Amino acid sequence: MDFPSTPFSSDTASAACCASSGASEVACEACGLDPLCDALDYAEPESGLPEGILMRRRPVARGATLFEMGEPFHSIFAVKSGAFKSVIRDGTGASTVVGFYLPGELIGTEAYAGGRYSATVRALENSSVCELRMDRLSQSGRPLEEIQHAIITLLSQDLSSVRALQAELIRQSGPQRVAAFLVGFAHRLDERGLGAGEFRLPMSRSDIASYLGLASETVSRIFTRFQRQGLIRVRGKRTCLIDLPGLRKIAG
Amino acid sequence: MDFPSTPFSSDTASAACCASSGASEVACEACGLDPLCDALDYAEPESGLPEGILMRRRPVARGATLFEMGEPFHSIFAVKSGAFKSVIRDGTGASTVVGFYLPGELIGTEAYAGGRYSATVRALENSSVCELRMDRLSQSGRPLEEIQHAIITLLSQDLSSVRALQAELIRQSGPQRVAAFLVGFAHRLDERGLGAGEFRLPMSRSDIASYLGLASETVSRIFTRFQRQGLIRVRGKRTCLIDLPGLRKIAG
DNA sequence: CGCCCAGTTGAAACTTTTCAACTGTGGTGG
DNA sequence: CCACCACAGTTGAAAAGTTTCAACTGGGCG
Repeated sequence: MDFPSTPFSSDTASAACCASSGASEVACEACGLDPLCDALDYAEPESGLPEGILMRRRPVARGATLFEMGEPFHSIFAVKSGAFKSVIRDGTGASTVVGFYLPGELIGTEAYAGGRYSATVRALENSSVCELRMDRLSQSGRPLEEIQHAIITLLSQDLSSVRALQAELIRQSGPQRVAAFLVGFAHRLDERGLGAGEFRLPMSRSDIASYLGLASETVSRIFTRFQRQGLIRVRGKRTCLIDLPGLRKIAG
Repeated sequence: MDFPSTPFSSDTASAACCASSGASEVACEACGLDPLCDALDYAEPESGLPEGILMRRRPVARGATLFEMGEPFHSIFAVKSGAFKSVIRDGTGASTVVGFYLPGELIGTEAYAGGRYSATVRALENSSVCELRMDRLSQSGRPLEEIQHAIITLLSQDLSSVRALQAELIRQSGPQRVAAFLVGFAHRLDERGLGAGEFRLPMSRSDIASYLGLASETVSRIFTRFQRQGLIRVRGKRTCLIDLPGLRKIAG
């Protein structure tokens, strides 16, 4: 190893880390829910918005579920701080991770039409969310047009990012998927102003493996290999992307 | 082979086939665009709807593109008859198939937010579409609220189906993917009332392979194996699912 | 301090890809 | 109408990548 000063020594880690447990919040302006919050005047007391339509900064303990798969749809959530995973359980009882949510991102949008949540969403660490009760939106007294337009924009964005992701992941090799996952993770943090150089991966290797459709051993091996190649530095859940261009090249 | 009477002999095929080139149209009531067409009175002359907002049954020749990747968003399309594929081209110039569209399904929904189409969509056979010009919708004289609600429903449905698909495909083996593809294809035809027992796969093996993230040789081998196992019967592009439960079991 | 479980590592089995040759089909022109 | 061509599709064999099973390591938590 030829990294003279490691940023991972435990006494400096907390200072260097930008997404540590429960620490950093996304700014409202960078949050996906902002267009809607804006239309609802952020539920400030003077806005005259009825109680319970927009609930901000609700804390969610590590391991707690936001909702269960199959439960009737009632709210869209935005992650304010922390992280969540979305898990489905198939007919045989096996569960797979279908997504992760980081600060600023929206949870539950795909349930709008079906009327039921299609996955169980669980907090990976102590987190907080803003909750918009869709079933009470008509009581808001606000013109529906603006709200609906905002929702259309949100859904459409989600749709296009999911489409892109699907296309990327399915046809790539293990190392490509892991590289794309890391680069994407860093990018998503960066996009919301949460610093991308070094971060904590709040999910387990098995969660990553399940999400990427690989065996957890394979993910582990790829992490090790990337580290040997000087592309990343890893210490437990703390991860630092050393050679972002290199990773991007692998991700394709 | 022990199939005494093959339904594939060329003289009976056209009678048996339910999705042959340019033949069968989806009924409006079974089409994904119907809620919107309904809100716009199907652009009937007496509806007073300005010209060019909703154009119905526009023919599209085999190989013609509906729109190119990157082009500004202007319309949502619904397939009336035929079939389309959606293709993206990455930085290196390699192109991959990211989706197929069958009668009754919507094309272009994910471009709404970004303002640009995210893929090139091309007709796989002589087809026809209905086109809804989103950029002229405000001239329709109709209340936006109803239209927006219909769009939200469409987007949300799309989102949930794409999510489900992504989860399925990525973590499955080759045979599982192909089985799921076949079952899904039959299901989509059936859903729109287009008969599912026997059909024409309008896309090439390479298109299927690209879509499923496999080599075309692998797809070919799997088709052959399924046929040997008595799960399907194949003659060129004509395909018949013999043992649907068996395929479903493989698809997981 | 030690247990427990996530994470890592190794070796063998299996799946998929790759490269290459070959076949069959549909379309075109003689 | 038939022969020929081009290309999609199929098949084979070797190489590469991934999973599986099993053993081992190390860090976090009681």
